Amino acid sequence: MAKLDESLLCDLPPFCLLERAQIREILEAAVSRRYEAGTSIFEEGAQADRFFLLLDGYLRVVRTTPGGDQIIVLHISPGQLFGIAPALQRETYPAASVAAVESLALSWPVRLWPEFTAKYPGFATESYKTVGQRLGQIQETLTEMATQAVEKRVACALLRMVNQSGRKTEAGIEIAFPITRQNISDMTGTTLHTVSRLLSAWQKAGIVESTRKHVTVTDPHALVLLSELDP
DNA sequence: TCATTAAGTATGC
DNA sequence: GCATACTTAATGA
Repeated sequence: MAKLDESLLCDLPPFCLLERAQIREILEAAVSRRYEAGTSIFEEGAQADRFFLLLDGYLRVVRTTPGGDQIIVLHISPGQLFGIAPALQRETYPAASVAAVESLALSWPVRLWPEFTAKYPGFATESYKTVGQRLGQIQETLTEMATQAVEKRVACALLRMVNQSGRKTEAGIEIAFPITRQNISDMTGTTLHTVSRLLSAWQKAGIVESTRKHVTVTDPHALVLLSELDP
């Protein structure tokens, strides 16, 4: 296993309360692995034998509907736990995780989960907090999908990505991972054509700028307006 | 209002 | 130069 530094973990919420020695223990037990863009870390429905922490890169969490459509449930950013089926009392992963870019993740066998939650202060509360946050986010998108018009759904999806992974550039705030129109349509339950038309229109209106696999929001406020009002 | 079909242009390995 | 990403128009539910 590659050498890992304690400083990798000591600033992350699940570990920030811990002593250096404890972080050392955790790292000793971890396996670190690199994933190429497009590779899946685990498949939907697979035996949940490990849980993970993303160190670098971005992941898409993908579910497949009975009809065979791919739905992008959410994205994972560096520093976040994922594949934490044990926290949900599950033995299988509820969704697949796919690397959107080359990514680096740590993982531990699930049998260590009880030990982690019992032994390390802050780990349990933090991990359950992220579970709660994700459930909330998923539920929000779900009701949004059922009730809101397509334009609002796409606007909301862009805003969520910007909030989670936006980085500032001269032009505005850019989504930090590669994102295609197809991807956005997979998040919003529409078609890539509709997404393409919306992005073109918004680009003309000066709200976004986009090149292939790349979106920058130049006028977040206008996007917020689109996502909220206008009945 | 939006999906679908279809037919095109651009881009990048 | 081929596959992939993206655009645009037309049609119809």
